[in-house]
Amino acid sequence: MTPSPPSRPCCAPLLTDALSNEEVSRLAVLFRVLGEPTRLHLLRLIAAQPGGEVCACDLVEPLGLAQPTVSHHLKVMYDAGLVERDRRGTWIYYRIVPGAIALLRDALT
Amino acid sequence: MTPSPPSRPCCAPLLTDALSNEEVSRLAVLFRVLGEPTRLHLLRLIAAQPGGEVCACDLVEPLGLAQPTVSHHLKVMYDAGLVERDRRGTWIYYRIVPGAIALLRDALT
DNA sequence: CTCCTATATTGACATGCATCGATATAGCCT
DNA sequence: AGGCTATATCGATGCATGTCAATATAGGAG
Repeated sequence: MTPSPPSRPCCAPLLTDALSNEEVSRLAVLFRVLGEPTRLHLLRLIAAQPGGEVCACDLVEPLGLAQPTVSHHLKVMYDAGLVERDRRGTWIYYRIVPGAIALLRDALT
Repeated sequence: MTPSPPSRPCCAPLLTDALSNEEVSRLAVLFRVLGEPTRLHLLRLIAAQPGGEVCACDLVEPLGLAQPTVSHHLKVMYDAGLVERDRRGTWIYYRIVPGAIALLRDALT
């Protein structure tokens, strides 16, 4: 998997530079992931942890949703490259990918 | 209804501190507006104009979509407070609302 | 090996939404 | 008035997606 364009890491500023259709699509995917209140809550819960990571088991109850639903949203965020996971025994810990948020923020410059 | 459940105080840097459910929903609405490639293209087209505004008639052809489709997306962006419009005779000019993008960028800090 | 817990996946359902053609509205011009 | 252009709205259609119960998978503990 080497979809990275040679020119830039991901995306240049959205409103100023010339972006390829793939860059626009990639940005849209990331923004759409954030375009769900449930996933925004998830992101905030993960970011809120002191160590920057949180066990998936601690995400179900605060959201008030079924476990498969939470798992689904975590997968969406994982597939989008927004979070990374780390299995430690029975539990799986999620972290926000460093720079993923900054990438979006830079696109809005 | 008490909005904020401060069970997990958590770190504030990523998506700001304690947000009410309404604030999270509002952010999600804005992100979802950007979560469509067509609307991202529209935003870039509007931002690319020298005067910062563009006639709606100049947005249909570059997108390659039907006129009602473009009008629909412009309405979505307008309802979300992302763009403002200004009728000038037969034509309607769209501008990006000042600070709308910055608001989202600040939310990602 | 057998339970138990944690997480993911599947299948189904309902809702949301992007898109279009057809039509309506609005404003200019002659 | 009538005709023309620009834009919005309506109605329909097909696809994407959020949600859940049920089930599968994975790993630890006894």
